[in-house]
Amino acid sequence: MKRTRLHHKRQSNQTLADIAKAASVSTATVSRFLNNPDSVRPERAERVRRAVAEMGYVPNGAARALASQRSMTMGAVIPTLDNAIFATGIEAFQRRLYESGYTLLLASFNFDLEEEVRQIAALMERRVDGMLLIGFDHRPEVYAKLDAMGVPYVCSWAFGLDQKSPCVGFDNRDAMRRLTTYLMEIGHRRFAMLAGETAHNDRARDRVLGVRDVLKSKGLDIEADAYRECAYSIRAGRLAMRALMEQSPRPTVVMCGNDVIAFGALLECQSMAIHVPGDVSITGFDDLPLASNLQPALTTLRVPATAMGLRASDHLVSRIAGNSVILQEKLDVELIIRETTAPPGRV
Amino acid sequence: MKRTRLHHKRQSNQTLADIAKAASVSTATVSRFLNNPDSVRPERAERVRRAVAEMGYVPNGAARALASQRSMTMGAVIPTLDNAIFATGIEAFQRRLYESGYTLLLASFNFDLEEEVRQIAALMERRVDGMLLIGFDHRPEVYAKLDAMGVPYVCSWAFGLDQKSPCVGFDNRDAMRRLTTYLMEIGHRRFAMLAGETAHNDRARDRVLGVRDVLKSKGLDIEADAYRECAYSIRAGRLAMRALMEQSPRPTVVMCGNDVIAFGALLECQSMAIHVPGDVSITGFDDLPLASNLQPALTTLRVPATAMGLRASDHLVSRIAGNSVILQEKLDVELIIRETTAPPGRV
DNA sequence: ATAAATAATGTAAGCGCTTTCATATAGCCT
DNA sequence: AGGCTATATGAAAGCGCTTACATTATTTAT
Repeated sequence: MKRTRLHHKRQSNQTLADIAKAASVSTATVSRFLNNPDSVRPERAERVRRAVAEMGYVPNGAARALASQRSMTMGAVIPTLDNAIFATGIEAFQRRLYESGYTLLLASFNFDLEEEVRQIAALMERRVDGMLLIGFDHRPEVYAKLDAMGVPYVCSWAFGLDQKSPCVGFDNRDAMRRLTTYLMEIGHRRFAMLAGETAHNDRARDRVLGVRDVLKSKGLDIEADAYRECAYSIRAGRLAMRALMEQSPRPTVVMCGNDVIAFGALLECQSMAIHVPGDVSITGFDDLPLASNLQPALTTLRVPATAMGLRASDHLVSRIAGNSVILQEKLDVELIIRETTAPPGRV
Repeated sequence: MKRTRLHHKRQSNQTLADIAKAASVSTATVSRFLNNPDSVRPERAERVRRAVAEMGYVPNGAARALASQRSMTMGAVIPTLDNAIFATGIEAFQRRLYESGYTLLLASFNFDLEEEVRQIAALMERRVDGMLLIGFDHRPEVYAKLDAMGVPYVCSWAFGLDQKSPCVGFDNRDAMRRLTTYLMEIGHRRFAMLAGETAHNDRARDRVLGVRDVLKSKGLDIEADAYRECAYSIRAGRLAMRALMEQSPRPTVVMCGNDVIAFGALLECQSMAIHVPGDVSITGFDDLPLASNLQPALTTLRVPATAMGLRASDHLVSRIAGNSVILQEKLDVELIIRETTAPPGRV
């Protein structure tokens, strides 16, 4: 490996003025051509077009942003990219932003809300035109700053009419209610839950609430030692599942905070020789690609990650353009019943 | 859902001049305080600090970038975020960038090199100070433009001393050589491969070459119908594996282009009642979290995704700072032997 | 103390665009 | 053709910072 001092010279780039001179027009005309080609007459437009092409002109976004007061960038601040479902959502968000002429500024905060405050501050300095957040749980100063700076934002991955924030998401609580209802209908009564960590995470919390809503309506609940929280990782899921299954009586169904935890739970059952769904049913949340491929295939809730990314982009772009938008947009979560759930006690 | 026209007023934000006036100093002093606090005397620094805090001042990055000719943003253009290994690398890249004061501009191009050209162009307009690319396969105009604009870039996920581009990556070919060597040592002779799509993808190509290097050195090769390319998805892996195993004679080992394909292959074996590794051995590439958790656990190559993200960030930041850097940095790939490989013919 | 050297500060000129406003040109109607 | 309107164009003023340079304040050395 060679070690070299590479003097990287920031080339003396072409500017608008250079193009203007080369095309014998004013800078205003070049600017107009670039932003709205039809507003300049064909003959001169052609001159400008050629000058731009020949000189390899690349507009300076900083100058543009400063003069126009719009950076044409959009920020997204997410917990982590290591969770495939966020990655999928962001992927779609970015793609759609690009189609609208925007570029994505991305930051993650690893579920640490203080870190999120800092990451958001960094994006605000870069003068993003809009911001995508995950969920509603954010430090008050986040909302304060966003409002003070007049940066439009939208919360995703969650939905709540009681929330004052614009959002494009789904109802975590209701989704879990539906899944729980289904489980009760097929006969389950002894529920356990391997929830995601609920501190500073409204999505995880809502999922737990959804389960409890239904159970309580039937006079049931999740027993204290049948409730565990764990990180969204296979390993955490395995460990928690093991601890859970070493108790007795065992639950007849274990509802997991997401598919990754459920995957871990399923693996642990296999290594403990616990039959799924014969001995215990397992459910997930997200419907990652692996869910349908597991053996047995995972019963779960399909989160509209891609649709959410697209809609969130449209929402922000529309608002910036001054168009009317649905301020609280709800997307559907689909209940996907597969093979990890069955009536209890069956073999 | 209520539909509302939300007039988002870009607040009249505080400027440097406002702070300067409030603190009774010049704008130059405020600027210095912000960029290098020690260069202004304590007593006035304090005045400025207070004004900034009280007035909730947020510097305007566009103005800053224009005046200083540095945007403090770094671009990354990747094939897709849907592949967990890229997500992991980008996660680390962003974290380290942030620590160095940079913000990440992210774009993906879905393995379409023309799309990559466009995405890169968009980032260049935003005047990123540096750029992270994946692999060496890029349209010539990408390199041309990058050089013309003097934007430092670094290719990751690959390494080659024969390449002229700066890189921080690992040697895909050599990694596969080692894995293949191991497989030959335990007795395999009939190799099959489920490669990633090699068109416009030097990493996928190098992996295939690595396998062939070793086989050819022993007078062997992958038979034409024992070689298939597929997308990096579970489903594609399953389909390809099925087609492969319906032939005879069956290979004794199937080397996959990455863990996701291998996962698909493994699942397909399970549904075809083919025993792994008894009937056939399977290998992956990446060592995703699921690799170690599969049943049987997957033999694979551990890609240093996080380390690569961190090092790539350091590389770019150093170069921009004018420091000397290792222009071609090679990271190690670890051979992880688990349970999906065994000598052939054993049960 | 005083001069010389050093450090801190202010002044003002940009950075490369967009956009208002005034002016020039083209298109239209009679 | 001539006048009127609609449309293109150019000149120039910023957008909010950084930074070279000139100036002033503070140290340090003598």
